[in-house]
Amino acid sequence: MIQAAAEAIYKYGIRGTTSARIQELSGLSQGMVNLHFGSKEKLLLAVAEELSVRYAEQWKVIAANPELNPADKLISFIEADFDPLVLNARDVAIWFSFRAEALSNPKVFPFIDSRDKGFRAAILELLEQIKVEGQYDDVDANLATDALVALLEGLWTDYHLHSEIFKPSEALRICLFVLQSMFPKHFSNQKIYG
Amino acid sequence: MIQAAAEAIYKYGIRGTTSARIQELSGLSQGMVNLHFGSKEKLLLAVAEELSVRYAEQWKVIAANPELNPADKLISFIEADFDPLVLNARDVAIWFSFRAEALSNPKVFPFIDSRDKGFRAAILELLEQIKVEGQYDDVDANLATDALVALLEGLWTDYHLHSEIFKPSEALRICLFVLQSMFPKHFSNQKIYG
Amino acid sequence: MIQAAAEAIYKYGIRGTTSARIQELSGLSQGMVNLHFGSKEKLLLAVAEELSVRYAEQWKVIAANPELNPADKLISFIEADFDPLVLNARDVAIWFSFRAEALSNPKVFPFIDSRDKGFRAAILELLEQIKVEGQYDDVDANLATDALVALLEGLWTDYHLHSEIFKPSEALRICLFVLQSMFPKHFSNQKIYG
Amino acid sequence: MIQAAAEAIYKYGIRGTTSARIQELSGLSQGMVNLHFGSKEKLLLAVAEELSVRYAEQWKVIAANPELNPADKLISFIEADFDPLVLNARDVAIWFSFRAEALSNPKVFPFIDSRDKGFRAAILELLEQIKVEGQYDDVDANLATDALVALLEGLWTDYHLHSEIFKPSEALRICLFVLQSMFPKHFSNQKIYG
DNA sequence: AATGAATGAGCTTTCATTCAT
DNA sequence: GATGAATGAAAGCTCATTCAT
Repeated sequence: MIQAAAEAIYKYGIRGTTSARIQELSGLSQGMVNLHFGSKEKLLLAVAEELSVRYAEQWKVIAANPELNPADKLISFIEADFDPLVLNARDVAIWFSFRAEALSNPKVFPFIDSRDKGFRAAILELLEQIKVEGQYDDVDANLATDALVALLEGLWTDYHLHSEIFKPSEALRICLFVLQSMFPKHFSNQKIYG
Repeated sequence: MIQAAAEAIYKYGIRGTTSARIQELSGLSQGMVNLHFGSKEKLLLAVAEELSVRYAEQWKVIAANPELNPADKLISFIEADFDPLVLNARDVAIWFSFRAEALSNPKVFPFIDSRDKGFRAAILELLEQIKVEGQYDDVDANLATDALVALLEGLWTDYHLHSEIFKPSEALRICLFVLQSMFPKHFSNQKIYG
Repeated sequence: MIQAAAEAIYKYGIRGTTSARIQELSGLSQGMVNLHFGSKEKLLLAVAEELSVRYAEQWKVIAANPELNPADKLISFIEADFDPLVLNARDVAIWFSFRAEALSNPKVFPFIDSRDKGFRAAILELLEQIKVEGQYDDVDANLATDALVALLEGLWTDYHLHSEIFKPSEALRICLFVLQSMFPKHFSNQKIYG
Repeated sequence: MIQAAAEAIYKYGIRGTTSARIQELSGLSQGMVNLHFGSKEKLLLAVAEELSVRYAEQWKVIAANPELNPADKLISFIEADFDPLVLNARDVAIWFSFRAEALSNPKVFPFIDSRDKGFRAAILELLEQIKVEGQYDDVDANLATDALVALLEGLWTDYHLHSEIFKPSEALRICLFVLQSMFPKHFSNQKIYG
C-alpha cells in the first residue's frame, strides 16, 4: 500500500493523491488505508519514512566500509546519490512533494531532512581527512562540505525537472570537476574524462 | 489576491490552500477568485507566474548592466539569488510547492523552470569570458556552469528547509569558495573572508 | 430584452437561462434586467406574457371578423394555430418550458393557460352554429370542442419535438380530416386533398 | 432515490430540483446521488428512463394480447393512456418537464419521444385493420393515426394543467367520439354514453 | 438612467472516514 | 481481519442581485 501511495503521489501529485486513487493503484479495499494506517495522512508519512530509510541505509553501508580510502568513499557516496535505487523519477518526485509540505506540515520534516544530520557529518569527516592528507591548507572543509551537499541537492533538483535528459554520468562528472577544483591532488583529470 | 494566495500556500501548503483560506487572507469575497481568475487553479498559476517574472527581472537587470566585468557580474548574479526580494521564506516555499507540482501539472512547469533557459546561458557566457581572460585551459565552462547552477539550487533548498538559520552571507561564501577553486585568479581569498 | 430572454430559453432551456446568457444575447449590461424588470423571474414572466398576448391577439382578430361563416372561421382559427407567428420552434419551446413550470410556479399559469378560457368558448360557439346549420343531431358540440382543442394541443406537441419534419399543411389536413368526420357536410374532401 | 427525484421535480419543478431537495425527500445522505448515479444529471435521466419504460411496458402488454380484436385493443390502448399508472399528476408533470428540456438537452429526447416510435406504428396497424374490416374506403389510416396520437397528447396536456378537474372518463368519451366519427360501424354510441 | 465590479447564498461534487456486515 | 456502502463536512464554483459610480 505504501508503494501504491508512492505511485499515486508520482502520477497525480500530492494534491491529486486521494484515497480512491491509492486504493485503485493498490487493488485493495477502501477500508484498508484506515485499517492499517489510521488515516491517509499517516500513510503518507509512512511513504516519507520509507524513502528516508532507504536513502539513509544506502550511504550508511558505504560509510561503514573500512576498505575504502576517503577519496574513494566520497566518490562512492556521490555515485550512490545517483543510483537508481534512490535517484529515480518516482522517488525524487515524492521527495520534492514532501519537501514542499515540510514547512506547513512539520511531521514530515524529519523524514525529508535526513540528509542533513548524519550525511553532512560523514561528508565533512571525509573532506577533513582529505584536507589533511593533501595538505590543502587554504581549503575550509566546512565550506567544501556545504558546497558538495548543496551541489548534490541541486543536481537532484535538476533530475526532478528533467529526468528524461538527465545523465547520471554527467552529474558525476560535475561533482568530480568541483572536487578536482578543490582537491586537485585527490581527484585527477582522468577520472572525469575517462 | 495573488498575495493572499501566495500567503496561503506559504502558511497552509498547496494542499491546504483552499478558496476559503485565500478569501480569508485577502479579506475579499468568495466570488472574487472566480471573477478575476476564472478558477482557483488559474489563480495559482498567476502566483507562479508572478514569482517567475520577479525572479527573471532581477537577474536580467544585472545581465544588462554594461559596466560590470564578468567576475563582478557573476557575483552580482549570486548576490541577487540570495536577495530577500527572491530568497525569502514565503516565496521559496511557494517555489518548492510548484516544483513539486510540476510533474503532475505541466502547466506550472514553464514558470518554475525559468531559471534553466536564459539564466544558465547567461552564466555560461560569463564563465566562458572568465575562462578566456584567465586562461583556465583545463576548465570546462559547461561543467562549471552546471555546477554553479546546481549549487545555487541546492542552497535554495537549504534555505527552504532552514530559513531561520540560513545565512545569505554564508551561502555567498560557499559560492565564492567554489568559484575560487575553479577560477583562482578571479575570485581571491579576501573576497570570501573579507 | 424580452427577445433575448426568449432566445436564451430556446437555446439553453429554462434551467440554462442565466442572467449572464440573457445579457450576452441582449448585448446590454448586467444591471439592466433588475433595473427594468426587478428580477430575472419577472423578466421570464414578461416573456410568458408576451407569448400569451401574441397568441390571443391572433385568434381574436379572426373571431371578430364578421365576414367569415362559422366553418371558414374555424378553418381560419386552425390555420392561425399553425402560422409561423405563433408556431415556430423558439416560441413553442418557450411555451413548453412554461407549461412545465406551471405546476410549481403558479404565477406563469395564467399565461400558458390562455388557450383554454376564451379560445375554447370561441370554438364551441362555432361548432354549435355548425351543428345547427348542418343538423348534426347526434354530435355533442362540447365533445367536439374538447377534441379539437386537444388535437391542436397535440399537434403543437408534435411540432415541438419534431419541428424540422413537421409540416403545417399536414397538420391542417389532420384537423380537416377530423372535422370532416364529425361534420361531413361542412368540411368536404377536396379541402383536404386539394 | 429515483422516486425522491421524481417527487422533487413534481413539487419544485426541474429548476427547483436541487441535490439538497432530493436528499431531503429521500431521507438519504448528500453523497448518495453521486455515489449511485454519478451526478444529479444522470439521476434525472434515470427518472426519465423509468417513466419511459413504465409507459412503454403498459401498452406493449396490450399490444401483445392476441385475444383482443382491433377495436377493443384500440380502446384498451386509450384506456391505458388514462390509467393512473401513467396518467397521474406527478408523472405527467415530470413528462412535461422533460419535454421542455428535450430541445436543449438531447440526452433526454429518447425517453420522452418513446410514444412516437412503436406506439404510433401499433395504432396505425390497428386502424388499418379496422379500415379493412369496415370498408372505410375514404378514411386515410395515416391521418387517423396522427389525429388519434395528437388527440391523446392533447388530452395529457389538458390533464397536466387541470389534473384536479380532469375526468379520465370524459377523456375516454372524447376519444371514442372522434373514433366513432371516423369509424361509425366500429365505435357505436352506447360505448360512449353507456 | 445605465453600468459592471463585487457580493455571498446556495449549488453540485469530492473525498476521507466510519461501521455494519 | 477485511470489506465497501454510506456518510457529511468541506470543497470549488455559479449566478441573481446589489450599489457605488
